Amino acid sequence: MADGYTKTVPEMTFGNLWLITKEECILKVRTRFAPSPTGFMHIGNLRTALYAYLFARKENGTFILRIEDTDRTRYVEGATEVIKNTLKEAGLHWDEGPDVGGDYAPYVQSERMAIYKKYADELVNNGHAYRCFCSDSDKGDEANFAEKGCPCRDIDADEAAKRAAAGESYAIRQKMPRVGETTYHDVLHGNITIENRELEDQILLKSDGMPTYNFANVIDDHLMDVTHIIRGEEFITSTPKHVLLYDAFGWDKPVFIHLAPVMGKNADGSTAKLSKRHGATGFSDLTALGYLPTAIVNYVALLGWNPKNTNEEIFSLDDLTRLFSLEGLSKSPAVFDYDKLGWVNGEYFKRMTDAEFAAVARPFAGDLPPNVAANWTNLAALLKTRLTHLAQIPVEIDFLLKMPAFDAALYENKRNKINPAAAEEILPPVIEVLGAVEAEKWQNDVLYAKLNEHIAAVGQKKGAVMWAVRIAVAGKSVTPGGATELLAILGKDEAILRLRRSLDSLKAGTYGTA
RNA sequence: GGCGCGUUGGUCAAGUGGUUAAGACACCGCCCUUUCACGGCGGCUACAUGGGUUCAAAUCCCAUACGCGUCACCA
Repeated sequence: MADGYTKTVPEMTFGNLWLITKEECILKVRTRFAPSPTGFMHIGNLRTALYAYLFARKENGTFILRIEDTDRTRYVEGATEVIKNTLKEAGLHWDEGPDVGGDYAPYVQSERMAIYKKYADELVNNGHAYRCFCSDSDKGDEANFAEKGCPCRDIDADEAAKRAAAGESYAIRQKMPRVGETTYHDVLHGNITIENRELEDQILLKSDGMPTYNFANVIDDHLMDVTHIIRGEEFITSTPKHVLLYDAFGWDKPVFIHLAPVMGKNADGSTAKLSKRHGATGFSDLTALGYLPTAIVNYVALLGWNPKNTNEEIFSLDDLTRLFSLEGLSKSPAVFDYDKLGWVNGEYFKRMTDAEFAAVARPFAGDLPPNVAANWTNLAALLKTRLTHLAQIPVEIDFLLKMPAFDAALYENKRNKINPAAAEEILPPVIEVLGAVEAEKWQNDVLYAKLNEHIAAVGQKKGAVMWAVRIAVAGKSVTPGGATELLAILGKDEAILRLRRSLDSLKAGTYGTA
């Protein structure tokens, strides 16, 4: 046990209430995120990591990253990098783990083989585990095997040792008690009890020498002095096995916190654990669509957790750290909602300066013609309040890159009392007025003022003129920005050209300028 | 199937025996307005069901239903 650290006593917690003892006052919280490197950072995993991170930070504790790569058959090249990069992008910096090291290194399980072997042997020696020489064919009927248990459990210890010494391949199984029950306490779910006979003699050490998750996580969590295990609910029923292991070694148990899963909504309205078929579910999928890491973290934090005493929903990582508490965790599943994510993301856009937004949005706009590129910051400012994610930009601005063909019916608008015929009257003088504006003064405020002057002079309806101009120049009914804003973005030459062509089409009755 | 966990509006959720059952997203309407959006105002919709306990239950207990998880030499 490391210095300055005292174990918690899970038995002394009731519900979500903690009885604080003197020892606990000096408890140094240590949490870990222990992903398996699959090459993909699922949003549910990110949330688990986030909660573990927040809790550690909130308690001035330590956040550990541990890579659980004990399944060789699942090894994916570069997968660890994906995990590390995601954590970095999300701002979840780990105090101990790969790259940064720490007093409990190594933090990659495949580098800790000797450790698991040693502890597995200890268990074999004290009778809490045994060698299993079964091959797949020996297991015969799976159901029967599961019911009767592994026959190796009854092999004489000396004989088993001899067979092992003779070079026979074996795995090590945990010897479960066949009677009684095992109870542990979960912060969210209270006491959870499982009959011991429900527990099978699980493999601790595979025949390739690698530990299974159920063994390695116990050994490592103990050796690394992890105080709070925050992980998914799928481990709720296997935790009694872990508890039995802690007991077999005579170790104190950490505090368990099992999180409800993140769900996705199916086409038929039902829900299922969030997976690829629900769309973008990986952190990188989301960022590729133009959701900001800060917004993703913000939204994901709220999926299964809620701060006390506030209705605010936009939180920075620092805010979350300050507000986080285990009591705010929800024990029921939460459905991932793209609408809400989009709203949160949009809130972040709105809080950025125009320049900041223009910078992050630029890569999503693709190649821009010179006239539009020159006005990018202004265009971005128009886009800022209209997006839920950056990938929407191309369709939002497509008409600026290429004037679309459009139907004259677009000039039709009842509220503004405008129709194609009226547009044909309105446009000519407008083109003249705009043509007189010097290129250097071709800016929104100037154009707006000029147009207003003209409107006042001829006594037309402002909405009608603006509508006609906007349609003539955009060829689209819904645009980011109004008439003069679009004129400004297009630049004088292109704007005038478009107005003329649209007017010509109107006159010719051909409508539209392809 | 056994065991376990869960269940407040379409979604996220507040709520810890006595409330007109918050708030947010989405949706709808109105206002603002050079379109859309932003912003402002308003509306819609919820305690899974059935039994208890209690003067009083979304809150406590028990069933039922439904959902999810787990029963691997995967994590």
